[in-house]
Amino acid sequence: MSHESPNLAAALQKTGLFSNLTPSELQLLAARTVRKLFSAGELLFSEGEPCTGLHIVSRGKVRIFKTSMSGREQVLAVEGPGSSVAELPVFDGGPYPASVVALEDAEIAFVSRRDFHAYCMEHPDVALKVLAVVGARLRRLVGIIEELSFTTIRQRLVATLVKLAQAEGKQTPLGIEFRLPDSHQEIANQLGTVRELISRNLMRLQAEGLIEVDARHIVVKDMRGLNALLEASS
Amino acid sequence: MSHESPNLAAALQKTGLFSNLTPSELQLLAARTVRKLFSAGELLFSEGEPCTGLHIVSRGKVRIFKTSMSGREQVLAVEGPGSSVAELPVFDGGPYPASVVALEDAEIAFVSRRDFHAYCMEHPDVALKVLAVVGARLRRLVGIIEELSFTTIRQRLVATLVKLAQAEGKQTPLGIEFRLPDSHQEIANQLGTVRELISRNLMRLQAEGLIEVDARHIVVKDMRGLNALLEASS
DNA sequence: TACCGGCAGTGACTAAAGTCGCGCTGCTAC
DNA sequence: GTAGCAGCGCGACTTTAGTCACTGCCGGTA
Repeated sequence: MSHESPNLAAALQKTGLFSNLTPSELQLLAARTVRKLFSAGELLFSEGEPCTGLHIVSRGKVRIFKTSMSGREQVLAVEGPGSSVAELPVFDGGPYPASVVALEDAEIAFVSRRDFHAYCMEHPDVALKVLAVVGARLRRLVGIIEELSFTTIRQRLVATLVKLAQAEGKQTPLGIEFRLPDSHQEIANQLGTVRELISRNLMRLQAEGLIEVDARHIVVKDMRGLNALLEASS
Repeated sequence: MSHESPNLAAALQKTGLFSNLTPSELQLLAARTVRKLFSAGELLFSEGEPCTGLHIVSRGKVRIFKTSMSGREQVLAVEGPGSSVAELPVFDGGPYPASVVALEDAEIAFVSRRDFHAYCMEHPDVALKVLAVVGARLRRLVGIIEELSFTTIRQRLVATLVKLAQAEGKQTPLGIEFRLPDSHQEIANQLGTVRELISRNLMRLQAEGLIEVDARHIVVKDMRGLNALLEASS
């Protein structure tokens, strides 16, 4: 699974964590990393396993999630190239708090706990960078908690539709058009619910004239109306 | 609000974050901290405000929470003496992600963002300690997400009863006895729900013969039965 | 072409969560 | 004392979430 690294240092530099290291420092770190390849659907590690080191996504996408006994999943984050995964358990010594799976074929740079630890002691600014990254992660988790505890599934769904429309929607005479990037099942996992509710709520929004649904193709007909749903009673 | 510090350095040492600093280092840090006093119910800061620095609880208890537009609250953590609050926004520069209020009269040691930042650059081991503390916090947040998304309120309530029974319950001929530490309203906030459901669920557990309720006095009559509820279908 | 597997829509139902309103208690301040 | 207030119990109801079972669509493949 591990490979020669044609340009591992360059890949590392793009990660944000290491963006302001000197080339020689990068080289040093690169020497300590192992490149791993995962195919779509393969687990990087599972919740509860002891933490062995830091993972950095250099290609592909991974999903961080928890699974319930009854088989439901709750997605905590989806990370793409340049993101690090499991920065935290590396430091507190505990097991991984969640599982991580490759969504597409992915390439991961791996640094062992011990090496990364040592590296942070020598480079306090890297430690601070890690803290900043972790800060962002914590904010996202708090955001998820807020959603789970204060909003309905309908509102969460509307929120993701609005986000998608803004991110990748195209303005047309009919409204803002875009395609759902994932299956209903996957969306349900991200919102912490089940497939059926996604289906039903989409249909309900259509019935109310706010959107138009055709399989994964969505047309937002009343953006104002959608946003109104987000304000109300949340 | 700020005071002379009879022994601020000693207080700092108890915080875990700074437990392995030398006395002179502590002295240096203590020189940079400000002591603040808050009375019960007073806000340390509110969600969304820019982050000014690190807060360390040296006496009393504080509650970290989010508020919804409709007035509901979700407690993220309750911290006692020795805990730090807002370690994270200090580093990523963003605003506070949640509000913090003093539950009892409390004494807080405050270090400004800039000072703490500088201190971490000079003492990489402190930065790593911060990471470990933050790791624990992140685990708790993930735990909350897991609860919110996979369990019913009934199960969450049973879980807290079991925890309380183990922590401060007394074995008597009738069962394990203890007192609820908070009002129903506060318990509801911690579980992310409303007062009535706490009341109802307690009554229901009583009706099922698992516990005996008399105001805040609880007697667990069937611990085995309670634990069974936690296993099932979560 | 026929079959199969993944995905989506839907009806019927149950259970859980949340809302509203009211009444009771016990405490504390005046 | 008693007026006021916070905490709690509870009934009646609505809304939201989740479950189960089934149907249909489409694309790949034997």
